[in-house]
Amino acid sequence: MSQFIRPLPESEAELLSLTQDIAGRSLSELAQRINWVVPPDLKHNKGWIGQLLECILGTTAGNLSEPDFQHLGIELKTIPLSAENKAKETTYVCTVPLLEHIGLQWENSCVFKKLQKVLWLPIEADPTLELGQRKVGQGFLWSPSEDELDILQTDWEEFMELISLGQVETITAHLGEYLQIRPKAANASVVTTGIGNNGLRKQTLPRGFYLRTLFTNQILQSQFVGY
DNA sequence: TGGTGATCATAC
DNA sequence: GTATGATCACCA
Repeated sequence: MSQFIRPLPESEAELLSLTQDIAGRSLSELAQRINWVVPPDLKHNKGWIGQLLECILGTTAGNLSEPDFQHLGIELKTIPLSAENKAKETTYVCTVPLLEHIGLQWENSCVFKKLQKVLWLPIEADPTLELGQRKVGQGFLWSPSEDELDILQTDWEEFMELISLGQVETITAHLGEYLQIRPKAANASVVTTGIGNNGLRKQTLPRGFYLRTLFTNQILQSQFVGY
């Protein structure tokens, strides 16, 4: 094969064309293009698939807090599919602001910004399939509908209210219709500064916003309805 | 058995 | 510690 040249899609159409090109290809085939070794499993390489596809499609944001395709305002998200073609895992969105969020409006939130335009890339994740044999599915661009935005906003405002009242510790992953808040850290001993129940600063576990599989499955179904 | 809480890798 | 990328693993 010829040398792999990292693409830098300049338009949405170009990105969609690249997405079309990788649909149906296996992870080992894509890894080979850029001389990456397929790990035996994801246990110690949880972000491997996401990073592989970022490199294959030519994202530019690195670990900046910006959309993966900065100039296109598009965020890339892989989504692991079970054997029944349903989302296996929740989707991480961004870190929950626990302190510097006073007066923050929904429209200025990281959740709202991240979800403006997403390139969803379904990936086979049936555990009986060897990692390298798993195939990339049909990627598609998505933006939340008005109804979806309403529910996301309601969830977000409920969470931020609790946080500003110093109730972070009472938030469990059971709360929220589309969004949920769960720990987002290397381990349970990591701390960041938040607001305690006395209104004073308090060290607490960093948390992240995640999209429930209920919601991502809804997105998948609306995309592939009648397909 | 699936969802919640916990965890893994890496760059800076 | 923060950010990026997520999946693991246990228990209700």
